[in-house]
Amino acid sequence: MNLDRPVLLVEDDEVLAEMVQNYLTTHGFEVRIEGRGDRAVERITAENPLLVILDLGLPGLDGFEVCRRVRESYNGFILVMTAQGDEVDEVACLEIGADDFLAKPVSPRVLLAHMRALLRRYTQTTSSQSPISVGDLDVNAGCREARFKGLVLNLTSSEFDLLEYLASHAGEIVSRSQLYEELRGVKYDGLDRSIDLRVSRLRAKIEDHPSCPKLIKSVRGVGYLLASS
Amino acid sequence: MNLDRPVLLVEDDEVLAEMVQNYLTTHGFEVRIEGRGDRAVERITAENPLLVILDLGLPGLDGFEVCRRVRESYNGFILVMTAQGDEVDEVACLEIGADDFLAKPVSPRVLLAHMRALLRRYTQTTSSQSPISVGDLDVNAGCREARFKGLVLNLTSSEFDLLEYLASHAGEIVSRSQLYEELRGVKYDGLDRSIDLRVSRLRAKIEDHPSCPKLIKSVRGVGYLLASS
DNA sequence: ACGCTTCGAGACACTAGGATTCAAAGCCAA
DNA sequence: TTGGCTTTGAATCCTAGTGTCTCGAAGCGT
Repeated sequence: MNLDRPVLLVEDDEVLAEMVQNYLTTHGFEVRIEGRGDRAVERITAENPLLVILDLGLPGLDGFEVCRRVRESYNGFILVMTAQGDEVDEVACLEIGADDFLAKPVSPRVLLAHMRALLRRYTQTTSSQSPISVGDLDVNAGCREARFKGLVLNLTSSEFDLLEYLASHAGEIVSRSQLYEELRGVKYDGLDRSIDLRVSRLRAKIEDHPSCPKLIKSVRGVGYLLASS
Repeated sequence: MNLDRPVLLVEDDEVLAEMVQNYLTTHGFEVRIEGRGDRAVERITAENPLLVILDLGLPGLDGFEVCRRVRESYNGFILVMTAQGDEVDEVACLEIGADDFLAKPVSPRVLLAHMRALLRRYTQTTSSQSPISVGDLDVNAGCREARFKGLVLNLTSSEFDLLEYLASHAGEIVSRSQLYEELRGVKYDGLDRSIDLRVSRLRAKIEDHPSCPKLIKSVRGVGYLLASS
């Protein structure tokens, strides 16, 4: 989850701040600490952190005011974390632009989970899905295109879904149950053969392209496996 | 994106549900109520609400499981609101994809503030007039003009809307339900074909321009996808 | 070798989606 | 307003994708 930019922890209790910093650092964040509200405004503007964890009770300038001042120019996330949290504060903070509000004491795990929840959407939109590459096979979910030795495979929708799933589990045995759940959203009843048929059709298209050793292997009594090399 | 989409309140306590519904309705939301977990999964998939407020203790299927099941296909916001909220629940919900977590009792004002905080970024990012660029395609909402390889596409209004929506979700599979909700503001009845027709016309105009690999792909049984690369 | 199970493959039927046609609704200028 | 043009959705036909059925071949244990 390390996203280049640091997290700024604005907190005047040094012991707490260092504890949080340690915890987040072990989970892949770069955490910088700032104890004063007025300095925090400057640093947020200057350093443009990924996310700000903001205490309300601060020397220099209170957290509420910090939030209000930076919100217009700062586009990252602001997570307010405070002891003096009554309902009015909470609503006010959120309304002036905080993205989340946690009342102290906050367990580090909970804080981390909230941070990840905020950042999740951010990373979703900015990091495009990475194409899967297995041996001579490339599967690109973003454009629903699969290639074998560089040549585009003209797959149907269900064939692509199957190949994508197998490729994302290359080298693993994938059970029929898994395939039914994943591709058709139903439980495997032990009798249905439609997945077998898909595999058969998919194989035909891949092996259409010449000189291809068996890429998709059957595992009798279990399911299938896409050879990982 | 369309902010007129409803909010789905998944809560089995009818008195509480109606109270929340009333409060949110007076603040401009359309709120639908669902009391059962299993039905909630279906409705979220079918109705594609803007935001889901999800109780954990539900008949049929618990809220945790509801969240897990819809998260992959549902792109809106999930706000978990529960009485049985210990730290483990909170972390678990956020990790499987909830966007926020509130422990009951929740004041309506606080709930509303959290909802707005979630939706704020959503409206910022999606209604921004910044032009979208995907591969050889440029879609400029500000002047309602789309270009392919630099050449202006002479699109009608509905074709542009479609392309803009697809482009803003490039690389994602967009369901027919989504398209109906978004482009026509109605629920998809499973029969209507007008969106297919729009896609067909749009494709014709894009592929008019020479040498274009299939840009808009069909995903059988689901919807369409604009290739992201 | 014999049966039993599992898998592959062909034939067929059903269905989702593409293409075409046509009519209704908007739009604009005269 | 009228008349012509464009846009849009409904109805229709048709192709291609997908699952069921069936049978035969290949594994596997006895």
